[in-house]
Amino acid sequence: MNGAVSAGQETRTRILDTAERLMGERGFEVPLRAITAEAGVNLGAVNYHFHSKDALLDAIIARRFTPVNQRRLEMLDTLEACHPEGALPLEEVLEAFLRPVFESSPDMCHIRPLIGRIYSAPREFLSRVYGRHLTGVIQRFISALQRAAPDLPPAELFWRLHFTVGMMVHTMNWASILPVISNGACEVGDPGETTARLVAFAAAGFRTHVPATEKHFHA
Amino acid sequence: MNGAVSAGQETRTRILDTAERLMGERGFEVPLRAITAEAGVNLGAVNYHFHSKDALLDAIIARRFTPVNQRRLEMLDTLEACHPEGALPLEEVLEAFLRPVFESSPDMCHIRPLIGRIYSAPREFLSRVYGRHLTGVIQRFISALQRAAPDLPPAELFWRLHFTVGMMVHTMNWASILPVISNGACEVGDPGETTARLVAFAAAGFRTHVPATEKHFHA
DNA sequence: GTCTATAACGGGATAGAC
DNA sequence: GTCTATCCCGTTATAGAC
Repeated sequence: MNGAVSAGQETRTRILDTAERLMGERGFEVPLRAITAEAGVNLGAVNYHFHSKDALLDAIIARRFTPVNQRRLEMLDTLEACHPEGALPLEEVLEAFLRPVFESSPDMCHIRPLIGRIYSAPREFLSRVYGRHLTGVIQRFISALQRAAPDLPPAELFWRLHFTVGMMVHTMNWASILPVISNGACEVGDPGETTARLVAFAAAGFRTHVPATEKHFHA
Repeated sequence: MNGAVSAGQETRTRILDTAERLMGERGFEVPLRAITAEAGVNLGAVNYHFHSKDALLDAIIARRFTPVNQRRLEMLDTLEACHPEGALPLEEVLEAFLRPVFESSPDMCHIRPLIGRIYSAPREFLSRVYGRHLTGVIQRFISALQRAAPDLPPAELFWRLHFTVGMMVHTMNWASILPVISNGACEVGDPGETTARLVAFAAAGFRTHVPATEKHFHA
């Protein structure tokens, strides 16, 4: 029970780091051999530590998603403690949802290029990720948003959180290309600045009136 | 020179249709064998018609992106013709950008699950798609949005169009899961309704004030 | 123009040595 | 607990028959 990191854990971490980076650069289909070569570990170590390539991806996701979601719920708890009843401040709820994604751990930027790929994975995989990491958080934030925008119909609220997630995912995902296509005008740099931009845009969206949906009744 | 579709074109189309659907369900890594089996064509036909699997994907993308972009520019042209000078109506510019994605051809829904995967593909692939199908359209819409929101700094405008794209992509991409996770509350059904929701949210976002970015000057 | 058969390769997983 | 060597499978692409 000493404080030193065992060699096994060190290997495990190196695999995780390298796999995250290479899958970000080249996609999930990057060969395990490419990962182990760059990590300077043996191919067998992957199956020893993670059992399969799929499970390695699960571990990559869990390592980044878990602390972000913890931080999100922490911030939301604090917010709710400050406002035990009545309306919650919309901007601050959105900030609790978005800020941890951009700053939380100093290595969140490593999973950026993978985020969009995770969120657009085939259904079966996506359902697993959603059930494991997203359901609970989304439900908590839906409740909080209901208190922040009490006049919004529940379906509309869900749509708007959905839009917010889309903005967030796309911003993470295109972080490295954005400066190129915008001729240097846009850059995902300071977490606070990025979050502020997202929060301002989303909050305005949440506050706008529900569009008149000329619904056709079924005869 | 008769009007009948040659057998070769028929095969080509069947490959395109099946590949689009299967790649949507299972990801790009779906084997060509699975595609040709379901399409009822021979494996060799793929390489005959498309030269390679990569080029097949390019063809899938071109077939859906091209008409959408044409329609977008048509709508924008009409809009600009109606307002030869002065401000453009923001909602209508956004509608020209978004509506064709959801209604244009009746088969746009087939590429939905692929959209997110295309937009989160590895850099090299993404740059190719962006250069081929997106650069021009984005530039045209940036110009139009400058006329619709003249007070917005160019960088902020680009950010906000970027957010809008994220909302759109995520909505396409999660179209089939959205009803499940929202307990039936949300559904991508009528194109007009979906577009209206996106336009309302985005327009409000575009209209909000630029957040005060307490920029730290470098000493 | 279309299909068959095959080549050439690279992948993940594993059994067993260390 | 870690590494080596190997197995076996599925892949794309192609050469050549029809």
